Amino acid sequence: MYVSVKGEYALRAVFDLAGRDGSRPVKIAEIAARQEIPQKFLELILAQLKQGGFLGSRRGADGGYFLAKTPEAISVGEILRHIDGPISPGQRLQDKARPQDSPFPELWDEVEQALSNVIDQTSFADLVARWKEKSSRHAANWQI
Amino acid sequence: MYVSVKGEYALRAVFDLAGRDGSRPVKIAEIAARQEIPQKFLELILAQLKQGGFLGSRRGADGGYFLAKTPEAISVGEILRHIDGPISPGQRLQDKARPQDSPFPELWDEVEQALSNVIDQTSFADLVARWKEKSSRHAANWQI
DNA sequence: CCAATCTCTAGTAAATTGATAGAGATTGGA
DNA sequence: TCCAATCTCTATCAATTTACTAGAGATTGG
Repeated sequence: MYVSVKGEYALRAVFDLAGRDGSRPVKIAEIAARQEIPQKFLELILAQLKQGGFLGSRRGADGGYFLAKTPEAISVGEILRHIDGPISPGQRLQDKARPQDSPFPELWDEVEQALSNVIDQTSFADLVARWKEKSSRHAANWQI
Repeated sequence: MYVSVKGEYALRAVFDLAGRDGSRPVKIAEIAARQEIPQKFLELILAQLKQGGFLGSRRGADGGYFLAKTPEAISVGEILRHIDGPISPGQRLQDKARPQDSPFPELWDEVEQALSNVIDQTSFADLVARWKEKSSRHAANWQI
């Protein structure tokens, strides 16, 4: 699976929004600072995520971005496919490898299935929950 | 998982060799013709596969390439990693995403594991076997 | 010795990646 | 009503990677 830097920025941005309460929009500059993403680049990414139906936005003073769905309803796979395109080799290469007596299309199907079981089954609610879990464990360790 | 065209050519070339009896070397030109790979490009790929210990070669008249191990002992994953480099996002991106309170490294581990279960468990002997299976099923269908 | 073959080093056009720049549109509040 | 803050849109760009191509050199078998 190829994940570009842009794809990872997109995941981090959505994760950032999923971790806020969502009652009001979050500014690009805030996300950029927290997630250490070049702001101008992030602007393009957020626009693309909005166009994909994952985010909403408001302009002007007190504007910003927010999730267009609940964190439960957004999966890692959706974001990655929207930003980086096809995730497994099958779709990218199928036009070139014509001979149908080749074992590779089936292999790519297996790969696709295995990947999907991870990225399409993981929502941003899951990510936030895991991350909170981990933070609290770290805090506990600090107490000892 | 990103698989370049070069990576796919490498898989097809090894598969081609795994499907021959191995008693004598196969010429680059033969593989290129059978697998529809640009010959000069294939030369570079085969040299790289040899340098990786997967293939052996002989020069001169009646020269060519051959597997350096049995088809059972070569996995799809080995070839892909050798030609295309790291297969899952974790290794590519880890230096950039520093904050350790991020849920992504764990996710990339899951992805790596899921991918590995497919590509590192599939040998070229498996691929040849499946392909023979499929060919015979097609032949059977033609009879009816 | 010669023809067939692998080998080695360069080069290269096109696409992609990871940005940056700057002007425009909208909104909330003084 | 204005203004400041913010998102939005279009353009541009340097660096890298990808998928090749070219051509001379090294080996081998007959």
